[in-house]
Amino acid sequence: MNWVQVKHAMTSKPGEEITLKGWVRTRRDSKAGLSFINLHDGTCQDPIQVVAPNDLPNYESEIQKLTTGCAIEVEGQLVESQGKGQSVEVKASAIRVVGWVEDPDTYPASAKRHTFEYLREVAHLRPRTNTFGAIARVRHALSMSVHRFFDEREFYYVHTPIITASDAEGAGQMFRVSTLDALNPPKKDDGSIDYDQDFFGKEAHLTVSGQLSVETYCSALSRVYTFGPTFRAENSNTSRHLAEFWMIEPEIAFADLADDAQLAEDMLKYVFKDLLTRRADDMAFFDKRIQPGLIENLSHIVESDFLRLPYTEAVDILQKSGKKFEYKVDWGTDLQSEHERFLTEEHFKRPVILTDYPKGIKAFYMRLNDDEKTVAAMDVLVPGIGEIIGGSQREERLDVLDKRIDEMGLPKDEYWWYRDLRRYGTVPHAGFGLGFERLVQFSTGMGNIRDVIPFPRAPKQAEF
RNA sequence: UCCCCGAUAGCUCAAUUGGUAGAGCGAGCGGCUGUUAACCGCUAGGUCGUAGGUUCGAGUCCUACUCGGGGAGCCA
Repeated sequence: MNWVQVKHAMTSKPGEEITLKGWVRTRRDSKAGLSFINLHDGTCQDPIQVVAPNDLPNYESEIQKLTTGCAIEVEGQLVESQGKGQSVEVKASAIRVVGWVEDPDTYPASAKRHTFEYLREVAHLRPRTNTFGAIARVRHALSMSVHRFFDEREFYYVHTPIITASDAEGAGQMFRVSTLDALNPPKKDDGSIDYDQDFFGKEAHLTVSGQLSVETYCSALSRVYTFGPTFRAENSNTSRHLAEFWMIEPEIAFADLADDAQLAEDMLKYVFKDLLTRRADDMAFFDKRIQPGLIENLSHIVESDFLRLPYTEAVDILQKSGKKFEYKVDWGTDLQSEHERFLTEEHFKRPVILTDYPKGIKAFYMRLNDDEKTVAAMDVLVPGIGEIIGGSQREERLDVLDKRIDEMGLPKDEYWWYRDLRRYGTVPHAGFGLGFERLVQFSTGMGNIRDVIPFPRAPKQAEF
């Protein structure tokens, strides 16, 4: 690694002799006897300008044939730029072509504007564009920031399993994991497939949530989180859903819903603030090209308090709003996207944490409130995306938990180890799930979730 | 899964009431310029998503399918 990254070259002092390696973004020739090459290596938003004089030995044979996407190595001196648009540039003393673009006419990621839909079809080349380079860097920054946030608060990062033999995570359709011959599976006497003969000796699936697993570690290490891939086999075709996505799930012991909501608010503010300073270049790009006002919105969120609002009061506000909704608002039914968006985008114009939902529309593990009608659940709603976090205080009382499992007709024996946590030193605890891609979406202003993950998996979409 | 919209050159889009395809960008060549989404000229490039149907004739109308987009549901 005896060359300089573009981001470091950009901020170095003129006069230094440096070597750069990267890919050509554009080339412009000048009859003054030189060519301008914009070079990027993915380390920052802006490419660096390389000036290639025509006395280089390969000027006509190679340099004038460079097109977008070619990989080159440049030796030269960092100098103050004579032109406008950049403060420094590299006056090349040698340019070596590392890799040509074999047919520039059909190069799929040429230096022009492409639609995001098209770039999704060339997902192996789209990170070379300024938008997807920026997304990759922001994803990294947010990931590190999440880990930093929890580490600073002495949370332990727990690696929960990807494959689960429990069919009881209860958060949606699961992908089956099996080594049985799909064309000729072993059968039982009643004709059903005999999973006793499968790899794990029972049915297995890809996880839809690390929550139940991470609760076990919470009941021992007090403050934990998991951050890993999750899978939902739902036939969801929206700009907010993926079949494979990454989820951040903290779990805190000796805590209630208010503690949980505070943690969620603190975390979001922390990562937004971190992002605005660490990736100022990329955020300026998103603010200018993707969503004007983005930086101001995020800065505002960092400064403002998130509103806490019980579901029952939200229903009241919606019913009295005078706003025409496609779906009627009724206590006891879940709020529709239009309702959530009205609250966070129009009525309060800031993030809203809705709490205490009717028990009938929420999961079995959420703690029953004293009114016995609602549970200690919360959704964090943000403008533009809607629900970004879902969480709850967990039911720590075994008798109440059992009653809820029965009420919902769930298989109690499947939860034996989960129920054990309530039998052996149970404590009030709470946690939430944050969809990482939704966080990236919100942070960048990107409209479609398939554009904020390197290789999106969705119904009928698993190329690459 | 449901509703609506779309699919034409490498990319982004045109094509009047059905009369057998055009532009811009990109690419190639040339010109011009310390250029920077450069600019100017010329050239090449298309069995109009797939399969049927209506018609003398279909990019255009009809049906099915595939894929893409927006919205809804499910949720993160």
